[in-house]
Amino acid sequence: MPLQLNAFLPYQLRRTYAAINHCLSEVYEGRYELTQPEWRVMAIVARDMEITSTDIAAAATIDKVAVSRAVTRLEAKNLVERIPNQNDGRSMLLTLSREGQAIYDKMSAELLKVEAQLMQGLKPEERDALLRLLATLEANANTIA
Amino acid sequence: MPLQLNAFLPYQLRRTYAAINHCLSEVYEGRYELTQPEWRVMAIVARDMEITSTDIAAAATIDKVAVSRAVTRLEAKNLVERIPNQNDGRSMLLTLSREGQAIYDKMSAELLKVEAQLMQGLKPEERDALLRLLATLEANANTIA
DNA sequence: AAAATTCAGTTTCATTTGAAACTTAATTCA
DNA sequence: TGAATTAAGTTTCAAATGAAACTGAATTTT
Repeated sequence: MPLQLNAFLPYQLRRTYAAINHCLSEVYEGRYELTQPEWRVMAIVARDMEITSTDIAAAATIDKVAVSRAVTRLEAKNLVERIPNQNDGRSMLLTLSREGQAIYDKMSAELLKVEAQLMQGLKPEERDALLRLLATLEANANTIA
Repeated sequence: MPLQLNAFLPYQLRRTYAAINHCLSEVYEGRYELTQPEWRVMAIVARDMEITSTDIAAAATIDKVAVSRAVTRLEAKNLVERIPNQNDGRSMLLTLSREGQAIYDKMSAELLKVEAQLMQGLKPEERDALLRLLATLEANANTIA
């Protein structure tokens, strides 16, 4: 059977990803003047305080060059701080600054509201199923590649 | 409640999208030497023969500049053809060439196999639910933004 | 119907991106 | 321990991207 684009999962996934990202970017870019890599790095640092750039890159699936540049800019804006890593002189441990934490708290509350709007009409079990199915696909993809 | 990154839908969506795209790109890029915009343009043209660049851009959510460049390259490779549009001298109608159709048929069969691997372990009703939920999110996103 | 406006698609140019080279530090091997 | 290798993060440079200007055609306005 030929490829039916409308029923082809990667096609729908991309459409949905693009649409959702557009909504989120109005917050992190429009209101907080952060690039996508900057916001993503902040989110990882907020979750895993004292993390290295390499681990951020792995967690956020961002190129290490992009992480390096995002961290440089975030530090220039005083949103993240670099602490020397006692265990490894090559890397630094990153944390949110006080200001960075405050901004992240405000911004993430807004992003959660957007998420809630996006999921309007979904039952809690549908929401759970969606996350679970996406995680399964990701796991499958990582075993293939 | 603060943002829990692991349960935050856009985070999971992006991870899944990145992982899936990586798998697909091994086919369209690795084996067929097409860029992502090129493969996406071909997919739309294969579905909607005699379509204009503007309509491709809308259907694939690609920037019109990217469509223009993809079409130029696809034409240079003799995969798509431009037919003058009788109704509108500004635009051209695009179709797959004979060779383009043949390559698309082969490539899309391979991409369908990858999709099947990605969805290993999903029941048919889970697969349907996933597509439906993604479409709902897309629709919600488009009403918000 | 002539002028003004809008639209399709391309080109230009400034910015973003990412692969490869580089720097410095840690680890492995001899 | 000293040389060779691997790893973290940055810099460089070439390619990809996208916003704005542009070209020529269609549509709208007067």
